[in-house]
Amino acid sequence: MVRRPRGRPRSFDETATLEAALTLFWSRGLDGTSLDDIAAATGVARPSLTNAFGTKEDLFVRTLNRFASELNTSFQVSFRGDAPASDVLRHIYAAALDTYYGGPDGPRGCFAISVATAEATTRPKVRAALAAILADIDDGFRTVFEHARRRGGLPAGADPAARARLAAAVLHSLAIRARAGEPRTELEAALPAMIALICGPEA
Amino acid sequence: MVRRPRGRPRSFDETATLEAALTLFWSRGLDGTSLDDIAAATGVARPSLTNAFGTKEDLFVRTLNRFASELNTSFQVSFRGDAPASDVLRHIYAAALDTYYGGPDGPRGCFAISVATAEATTRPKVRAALAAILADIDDGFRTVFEHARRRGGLPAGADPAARARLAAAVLHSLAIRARAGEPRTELEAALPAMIALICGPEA
DNA sequence: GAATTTTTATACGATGTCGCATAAAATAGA
DNA sequence: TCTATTTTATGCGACATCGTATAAAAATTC
Repeated sequence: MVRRPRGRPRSFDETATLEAALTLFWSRGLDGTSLDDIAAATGVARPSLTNAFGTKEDLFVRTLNRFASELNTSFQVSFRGDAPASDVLRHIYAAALDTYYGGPDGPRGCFAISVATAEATTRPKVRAALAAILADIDDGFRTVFEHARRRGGLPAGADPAARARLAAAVLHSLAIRARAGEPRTELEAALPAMIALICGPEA
Repeated sequence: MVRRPRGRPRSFDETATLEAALTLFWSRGLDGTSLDDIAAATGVARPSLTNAFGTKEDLFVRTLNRFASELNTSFQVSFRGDAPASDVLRHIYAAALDTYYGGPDGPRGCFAISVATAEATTRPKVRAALAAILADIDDGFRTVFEHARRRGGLPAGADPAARARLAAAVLHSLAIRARAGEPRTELEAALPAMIALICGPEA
């Protein structure tokens, strides 16, 4: 029941264009990526980009929000299950590493943590979107540990919020280390012991 | 007994200029800061800057190395002492927060973690310098926990490296959260429980 | 004092980038 | 078919930025 809009229809796929812009921004940053770069990568002329998405900063924020929704769908699978906290963390970190090391131009880290954060000081819209993403991650981890405590997987006196922030900190750290060039094998080797510490006395 | 060099002497203080460039880069990033901005902020003409420091990327790397050395002198004080690990962490994080929230234009996070990381994908020199900084931080934390174990502050079976990476992860996380706009009071409130988990006797 | 060396100041050129303006193309509605 | 509406394509203009070239200035060495 989607009525076609009035005028000439779009000749390009909005989603694919956003995805291409995300890839470029992710590797080269906001200022390192020109609208001409995106136009060349997508085949969409620059005026069409600005017509559809507004300024370059607007486009960047849209790619960030798109990234956030993809992240959410990826994480919610792990967050919602009944698995022990240590399993959840293991899955989340494995998925994160796939993303952090999966770029076309070598390791790139996390788009939000490693790229958007840099723009947060000067661009309030970016900062707001980033803050929302970080809060969502925190919430996800917190529910994991609250469930664990309720199920008896954690001592009654355990502080789920503190463990959640620790789990999130590890995620942040993985993003930074990946982009800084630390080999993936190193990170993978260090993770089990860290997970055990976060998930408490029995894990 | 420092012989003055041959030609016309510098009319500007190299250290002060680097410091000013660091402040600008820190808030606005590499691409967000023009050489004209730095020239205006320091009173040094642009050709003098390039003459003294090379390209803008060279200058950025020098400010990064300068930041690293300041960081080292700041941290070594805490790393070298005999205090319990939890005290060391508390002092380190407090000092870090002072820096992360101490910028002239609102919270700015960590220059290495929040700014240089963004450039690491496209600029190998930046990546190398950043990797060295992260490794130094890891080494510092590791010695802290190795000392603690040797002194009996940790169980004999404890893994100092894992705890060190956890402590570093919290530092990384603080930098990101600060730049993302999370209030300092929130971070300070969450820290004690996290420190207790990292330094705790379990596992 | 003269020559040499390095820094400084002014200025130019080349380049990249953005935003917009204008006209053509494509589609829905009348 | 004709009109209205939206997107597309080409191109222009303004602007910022970097690097460097050139000449003047300031200091040391001979």
